[in-house]
This record gives sequence, C-alpha cells and structure tokens, in this order.
Amino acid sequence: MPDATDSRQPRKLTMQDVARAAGVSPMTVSNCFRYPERVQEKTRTQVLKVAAELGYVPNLSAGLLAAGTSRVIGAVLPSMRNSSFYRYTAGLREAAAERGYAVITMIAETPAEELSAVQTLLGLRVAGLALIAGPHARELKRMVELSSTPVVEAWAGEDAIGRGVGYDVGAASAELTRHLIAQGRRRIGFVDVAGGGGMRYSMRLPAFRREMFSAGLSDDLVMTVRAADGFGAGAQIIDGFLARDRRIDAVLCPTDVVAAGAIFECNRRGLAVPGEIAVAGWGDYDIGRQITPTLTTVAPFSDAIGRGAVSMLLDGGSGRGAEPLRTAFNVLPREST
Amino acid sequence: MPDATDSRQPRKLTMQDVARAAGVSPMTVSNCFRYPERVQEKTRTQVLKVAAELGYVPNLSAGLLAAGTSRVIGAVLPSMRNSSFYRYTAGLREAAAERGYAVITMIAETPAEELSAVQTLLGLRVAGLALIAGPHARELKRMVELSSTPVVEAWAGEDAIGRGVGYDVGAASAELTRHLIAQGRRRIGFVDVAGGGGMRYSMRLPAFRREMFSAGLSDDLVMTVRAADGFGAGAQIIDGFLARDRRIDAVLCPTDVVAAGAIFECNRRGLAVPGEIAVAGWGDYDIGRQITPTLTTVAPFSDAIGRGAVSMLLDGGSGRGAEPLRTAFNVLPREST
DNA sequence: ACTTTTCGTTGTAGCGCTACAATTTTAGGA
DNA sequence: TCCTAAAATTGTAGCGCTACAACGAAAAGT
Repeated sequence: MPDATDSRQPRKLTMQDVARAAGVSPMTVSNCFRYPERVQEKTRTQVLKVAAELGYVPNLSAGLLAAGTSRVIGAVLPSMRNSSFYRYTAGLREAAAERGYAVITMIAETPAEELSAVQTLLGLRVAGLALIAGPHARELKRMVELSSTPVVEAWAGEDAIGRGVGYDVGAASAELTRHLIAQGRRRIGFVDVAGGGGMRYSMRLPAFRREMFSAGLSDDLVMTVRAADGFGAGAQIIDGFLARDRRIDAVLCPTDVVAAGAIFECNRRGLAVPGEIAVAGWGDYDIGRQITPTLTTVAPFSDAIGRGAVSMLLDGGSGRGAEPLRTAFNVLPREST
Repeated sequence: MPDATDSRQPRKLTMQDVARAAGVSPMTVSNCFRYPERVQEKTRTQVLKVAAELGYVPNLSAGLLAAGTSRVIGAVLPSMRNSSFYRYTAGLREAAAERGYAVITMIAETPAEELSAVQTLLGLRVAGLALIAGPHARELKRMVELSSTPVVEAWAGEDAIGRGVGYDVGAASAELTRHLIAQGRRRIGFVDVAGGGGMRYSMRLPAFRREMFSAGLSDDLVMTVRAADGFGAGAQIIDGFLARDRRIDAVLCPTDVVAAGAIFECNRRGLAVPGEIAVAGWGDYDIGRQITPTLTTVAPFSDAIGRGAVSMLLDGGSGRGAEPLRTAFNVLPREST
C-alpha cells in the first residue's frame, strides 16, 4: 500500500512550513508579520509572497500566548437595533484600524449574557474591552478589575466600570428643554424610559425638571414607557398625555423612533405638529430626517464616543478612576418643534 | 528592604495558581472548565469556588493552542443597520449557545474589510465562520478553502463560498408577484436594488418577470435604486414610475424601509394606498407593522438562517459543495395591497 | 588592513493550557 | 477480607508562536 498516507489532508500550516518554503528561519517569518521594518525589503517581499501562495494565516492565539499581547479590542453591545450603536461601532472600528487594531464584537441582551460575553473576551485576552452603560451582572466589575485589562464604559457617567466615555446627557436634556421653552411651549410632557437602556439616560429627567422649574413651569407631565415598544409607544404616549392635560403643547421623547410613533399618532388624530403640539426625539436616527415634519433631536455623535473609547483604551495609561471623557453633542432644531 | 518586591502587581493568574490554591493538580482545574462531568461534584464545586474568588478566567488562546479547537464561531456582517441581520445574529447566538459555543462578530463594510476580518477570525482559529452573501474580495475564497475551517454563506444560492444557507428568494418574489396579480393589479412596477446587498436579491427580478409573463402582463416597469437611500428613495420611486405610466397600480419595493418611504410619498401626494396603488415591501421590518397602512411584505425568518448556519457549521460534516440549506419564508399580505 | 558600528538574521526557551496515558482512589463483588 | 472494575486524578509532552540575546555580515571609520 504505497499511497496510503498520501491522501493529502492539508495538514495545518505553521510558520515553520512557511519558513522552510521561503528558505529563512521561523523568526524571520514572524518578524515579517509583526515588525515588517525589522526585515530587509527583499526578504520580506519574498516571505510574504510565499505565505500568500501557501494560504498561511498566522495563528493569533499562539502569538498572543508567546507575546502576551494581541491587537484585538473586544466590544460588547446590548443590541444592534439602533443606529447610535451602529455609529459607535463604526467609530470604534475606524479608530482601532488607524492603530492597527481589529475590533470584535459580541451581542448581549441580558446582564447574564453580558457577563458571559465578557468572560469569552477576557478569555481571548483582548487588548481592551469596551462596554456599554446599563445594568450589569454583579460579578462583572470585580471580574474586569482583576483581569487588569483596560476597560471603558461608553455612555457612562461618573460611576463607570473602568473609565467612562460619553456626552453629558443632563446638559443635552437641559438644552433641549430650554429650546422648547424658548419656542413658547409651556405645557411640556416628558417621556421617560424604563428598563435596560434607561440607565444610559437617567440624567435626562432631573435636568428637564430643573429647567422647567427655573422657567417657572410645571414639571408634572411625566410618563414612562419601555424602550422596547418602539413605534408602538406613540399611541400610548399621546393617549396618556391628552388624558391628563388636553392642552399639552410639547412632548419630549426618549428616542427618535418613539417620537416618530408619536407623530404618526398625531397625524392619525389630526393633531398638527408642530402647530398644536411640538415633538422632540433623541439620538438623531435616520427616521427623524425622513418623516414629515422632520424631527428635532439630540445628535450624540456616537462615532466620537467610539473613537474616544479606543483612545482611552489604548493610550489611557493607568487612569484608574480618572474622570470620564466627555464627547460633544448637538441639539438639532428641525420642523417638529 | 523587606517589602521591595511586595508591591503586589496582580501577576497574571494561571491555572497553576488556581490548582495550588485549591490543592489539586492543574489538570483537574482544566477538566472542571472543559469536561465538568469528569470531575467529582465535590471537587468541582470547590475548584470553581476558588477560581471565582481569585477572579480566574481561563486563557482560551492557550487552550486552543493545546487542544486545537475552540468553542467560538466567527461571523462577519456587512452592516448592522438592518433588522434582518439583527435577527440573523440572534439566531446564530441562540443556536450556538445551545451547543456551548460563543459567537463573535466583526463588521465589514467593504470587500477589503471583509477580507481582513476573515483573516483575523481565521487567525483566532474559530471553530466556524459565517459569512453573508455579497461581493467578496478575490482572495477570500481561496483563503477560507485553504484554512479547512467550516464556512457557511448566508443568503447565498448555489455558488456559495463554503456551504450556502438561505431562503429561496426567487420563489418568494414569484409568490409576492402572484399575490398582487390575484388582487387584480395589472400595471406593476418593480424596484430593483443596485450595489452590495443587491447580490443577495438578484433572483427577485427574474422571478417577477417570469410571473408577469405567465399572467400575460407587461414587465417593463422596472427601476433601480441604491439600497443605501433608505426612506429617501420613496419619492424618487413614485416620481419615476408616475412619469412612465400614470396608471401604475402597484409597486414592489426591495425593502420595507424603501416601501415605507414610498407610502409616505403617496400620502404627501394624496395617492390612496392601497386604493389607487398597492405597495409591497420585503424583509418584515418593524416599521412595516407600524405605519398606516400596514405593509405587505416577505418574512425571511432570518433567525432560522442563523440557526441553520450554526447547524451546518457544527454538524455539517464534510459537505463540500453540498447543496444549500433552504430555510422557510412567508409572504405576509397586509393592508397596503 | 583592522576595528567598530550597524543592520539583518537566527537559536533557545517558554507562554498557559490540554490530550493522553499512567496512576491512585473508590466502589462493588465474591 | 481480598480482588477486580470503574471512577477520579495526575505527570508529561508539546501546541505555534515570539522575546531576547547572540550571532554573522555588510558598512563605516581609522
């Protein structure tokens, strides 16, 4: 049986194989990938060519084990449904790519899932971990602290796990409230959001109350929805507020999607927006630009949050408990107010 | 200087440390994490407790290197903006979790980014790789073939990289077309989509043409938009079709978002939907359920695609070039047609 | 020509873990 | 009580790579 062992199952390709094929030592191959400038142009070109022909892809795990560092950043997201997070990850990816890092993300919809995602990422020994503010599992904080991996928490305030990065939600809420007051609105309803994501926005309501108080207006018109309701919350909101005060003249919604739902409901009822009632959203989602009337909203520049996260992770130094990085926001007045 | 070395920088914790602290051998610790059933209940509880106290997280890279396999699946997504992909990843995660696997995802918006994401994932030696159909870099196919990592391509047809999994887009398109014809529509416009994602839906138009031909109707009313246009394409579509045929009585849109844009435009113009013109979307997005009138659409059950992808990856065997796995779809007639 | 500097390349050792076989302990019969 | 089978635990070797120090070979001084 001459050919018995010849059934060429493409045995796993190692750096050794590439080295042999290129007639250099394994270390030279390693250097070609990791520190190209250490290798003479000619040698490098040759080695890389051979590697490509063979279809060699360096084993990052082995490299990590040997070197103790990887060039991968891990990000955990609570969901992907929302365009703020989309831009956030885009910011992460751009900033990471500029420094030669890759970003891997894991979705986690519950604190328990988040914990297990963090375990996986820590197990992979990522160079940095980017979390999103929200309710966390109790063990999470201790776990990341013990890991000595740099961690940032996006959309976080003072009490962040790791370092915080985000815009000043309270200031944005205050500015948006002042905008409505300046437009002559007097009976302003505020929609709060309960549950997970709510944590990221807990400063909205107090800031609203403060501004209303300063202007001598009532801050009673507050109701709570679950963010998950999306468009569907619109009817509920308009119903609820009208039942409490027929003459309500403005509504502050927790997201543009909820605000769009509210506007759809106003249309159905023949309530003129912004003639009879103004509606403001939050987050600068696509939909806010497309509906009629266009939606007044707060632009969070989420990509800047992502970029900031990467820079804190990678050059953040040992800033234990350093104060959060504040990114910019912008109140965008449009047709709906 | 007694305390010089006492500045306790929490030196990296290894399995060794846990073993020592728990009074067992490293192998027992390893087994506790990997094959819990091999370890006596009592021992395992004790070891796990010690590990948790110490904040030990096993180094997956080292484990992978030693064992040659990891329990991580890599997924590459072209974007996160769209709720089909959201449900797809949810399906991936559920099915993977049931089998004790984790899913890490990377976003790639261009073929070049996709290639580099695949390199990273292959470098991590993931247990399987889930790709999305679309334009790929030329080197991609060879790279994944050489890697001998199981690969699936979701939304793919016959010519998939690795194995394909997805629903029969042509059949769905035909069924939706027949639905409109059965409703008495005769002058039906078809909106095609150009660019990246278009690839995933290239079977829509031929199927539409076939059905129109069978019914003895004209299939001339075809226009193309870029998917990226989102809501904005609505006006363009309605404008364009009316300019070509004032009596057009139905429009088939490439996504629910585009269809919603078209409905908004019809509302602005006072064109009754479905009275004067029927509008159908594609993809069963949230918005289609929320607008008035609710939108007729095709539900792709994207989570089933994700689940199917995992099962092909993990029990797919050596099915080189096996035929694609076909998942279900459903035409959902609602108010807009 | 001979030393010094600089650059490019190469062995060696070991990162933290797990497969596997060997070993010890425990349970089950006779 | 002793013997065998089964279960639980443990050494050893090595996965593929990179840090580091050592080395050889050109380049630059003297």
